[in-house]
Amino acid sequence: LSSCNVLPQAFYAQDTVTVARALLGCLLVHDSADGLTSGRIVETEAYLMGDEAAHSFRGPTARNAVMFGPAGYAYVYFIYGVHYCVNAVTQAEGVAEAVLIRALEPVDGLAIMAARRRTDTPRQLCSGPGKLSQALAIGAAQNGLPLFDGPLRIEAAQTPVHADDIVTTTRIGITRAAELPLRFYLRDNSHISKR
DNA sequence: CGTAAGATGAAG
DNA sequence: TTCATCTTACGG
Repeated sequence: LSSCNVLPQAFYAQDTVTVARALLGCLLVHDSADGLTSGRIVETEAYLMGDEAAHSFRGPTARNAVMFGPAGYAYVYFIYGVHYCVNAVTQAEGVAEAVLIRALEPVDGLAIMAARRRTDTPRQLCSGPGKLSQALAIGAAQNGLPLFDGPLRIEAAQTPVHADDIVTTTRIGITRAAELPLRFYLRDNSHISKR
């Protein structure tokens, strides 16, 4: 049964860079009314306390409230008037850090994803934070959902990812704290987002 | 209130 | 390179 592979809440309550790296290879699943879609996480970014690029940098607001809560919940936000992006909240309650899930390698429900994304090209389905949210139907209704239980969840990697296969770079699309090495992706994977 | 910028994507 | 599209956050 796949649900016995779900990562426990305690997994998220640790160092955010550790979680960002450990999420690579894991499966993001959304069991929605339209059917089940999932993909292997191949790219992540860490957003930390004291990090000017983090939504939590200027303190709690209505939008970023989930980031200040306990670990293991989905922080979903709307950006550029068009797209949603999904994060996993990490660390202890009050420590507003999170991991942005930036790209997936599609695994289950490719036909559903193709219909939602209006393209059949596998590489176009989940190769970016806005794309994968659309492909898995993750939106405002999913903000605050637990990732360790329920329809939106993350399951452990089928095969372990070796540290040598993780590439570290600077984050994409930010202007402040742009020099920090907080983006992680699986080497040579064809589903990575582009700059 | 007014408004500028934003953890993006697609088209030209 | 430009634009779609709109919420949030911050200043007046």
